[in-house]
Amino acid sequence: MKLTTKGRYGLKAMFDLALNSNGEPIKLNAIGERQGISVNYLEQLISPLRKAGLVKSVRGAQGGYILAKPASEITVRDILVTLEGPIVPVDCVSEDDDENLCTHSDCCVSRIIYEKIRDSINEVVASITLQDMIDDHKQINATNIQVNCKN
Amino acid sequence: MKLTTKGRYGLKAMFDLALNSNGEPIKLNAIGERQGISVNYLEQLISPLRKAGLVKSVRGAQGGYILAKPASEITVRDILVTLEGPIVPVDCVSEDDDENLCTHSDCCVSRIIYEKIRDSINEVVASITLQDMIDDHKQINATNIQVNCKN
DNA sequence: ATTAATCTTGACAAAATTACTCGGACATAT
DNA sequence: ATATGTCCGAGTAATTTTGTCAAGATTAAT
Ligand code: FES
Ligand code: FES
Repeated sequence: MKLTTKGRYGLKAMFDLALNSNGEPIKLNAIGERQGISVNYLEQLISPLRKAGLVKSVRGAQGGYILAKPASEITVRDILVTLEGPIVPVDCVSEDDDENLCTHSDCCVSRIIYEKIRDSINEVVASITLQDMIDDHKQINATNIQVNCKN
Repeated sequence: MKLTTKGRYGLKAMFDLALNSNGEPIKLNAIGERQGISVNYLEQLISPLRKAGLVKSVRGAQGGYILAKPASEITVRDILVTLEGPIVPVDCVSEDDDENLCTHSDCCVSRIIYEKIRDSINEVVASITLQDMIDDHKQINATNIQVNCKN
């Protein structure tokens, strides 16, 4: 039941992008330095985020990335689902994916539990936006840009 | 954010044990056949469950396992924590384990999210007991013993 | 036009974790 | 004694994670 570095670093990167956005595109280099993530790895994370329509890229010199939508319209769930796939404790309760369904799913007592876990997690992460994180950050600490957090 | 087979099979096994308990000890062999889990692997799962005080073993011929407590006093959380460790999305929010704490945990916006995820999952699984699963099962299907569910 | 900066893509690989299997020791009912 | 179970630790194949790397495409600045 752990998130992988994809989800965690991706969330950090998106938060960094939201926090430092001033109209100009932000380089992966800058994000990587602030958040302690290698640019090489960031490239791998930002690509699906772009394809999911969460960020826009500006190519060429002085290029970079900007949020594709207001921070208040990007949820933590959007980011995690993009980078980790459906947020489910077992594959057979993923809504998208009928392929992993079990044969006796209609009379499975475990399934009831897994659906509850799935729903509770998804409710939490869908209720938090990048703007919420920014608000939290401003309230907690005006200067620090969370560099020494590994996750 | 997936459970491993340890947690899933362990839950199945404990449910099987609770459902089929009639005072006599139940062999891993029987559980394995009903739930489609190899006895070899089951041995590995039942061992920590015994050490955690959730089941009692009866060694020797005609031996087996019985629940150490009433089904109504064993939660899904007990089982999952025993087999998977602390239920947390990232190590730094595990209560037991101060070792994985981040250096700036006091001003980390991600942490707030991870704590919420942690709490919501733990609330769900702590609120469900083996007895609840049995009740669900009896209501859904009186005969079937969920054999073809992989999880 | 050239150059330098930056994104884009796909391949590759080391490390860690998962998901088991196996062999043998031990305990007990018959 | 023997058959039937649990108990324990080692070992291992497969998978996933966590990155690195190189070559190419695009564009701003000069
Ligand atoms: S575990 Fe998939 S439905 Fe039972
Ligand atoms: S991620 Fe561990 S506290 Fe910030």
